[in-house]
Amino acid sequence: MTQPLMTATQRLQEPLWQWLNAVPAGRVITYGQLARLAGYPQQARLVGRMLADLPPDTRLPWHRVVNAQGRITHPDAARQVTRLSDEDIHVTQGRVSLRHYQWQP
DNA sequence: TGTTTGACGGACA
DNA sequence: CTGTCCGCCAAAC
Repeated sequence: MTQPLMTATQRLQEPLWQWLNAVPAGRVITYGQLARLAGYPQQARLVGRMLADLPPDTRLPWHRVVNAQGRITHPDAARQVTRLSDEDIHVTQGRVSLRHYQWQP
């Protein structure tokens, strides 16, 4: 009954939510980093898609996810920047310094 | 069924 | 630094 034919996206979900939930306040993580940690390297795009499907009232720290260049690529950048600022993460020109804020498990 | 799109990433000019 | 190209894969056309 367990479906042997699950899509990568479906199998990516569980570990993805766990790793995302592990990112502490005041730190950020990249899409590709989450994909690798979840066991699906090269699947950064799927991570983005899954985050996009999260319910608006989710408790997961989706705002701590930026791209590999530290840029904010979320559709509602303003909302994300606000949340990052609330955690004392400095955002300039739509971008954060991975050098200073990237989380390393 | 073929093509385009997207909260991406890395290599390269 | 910027822009282009290609790999990646599921959803939307």
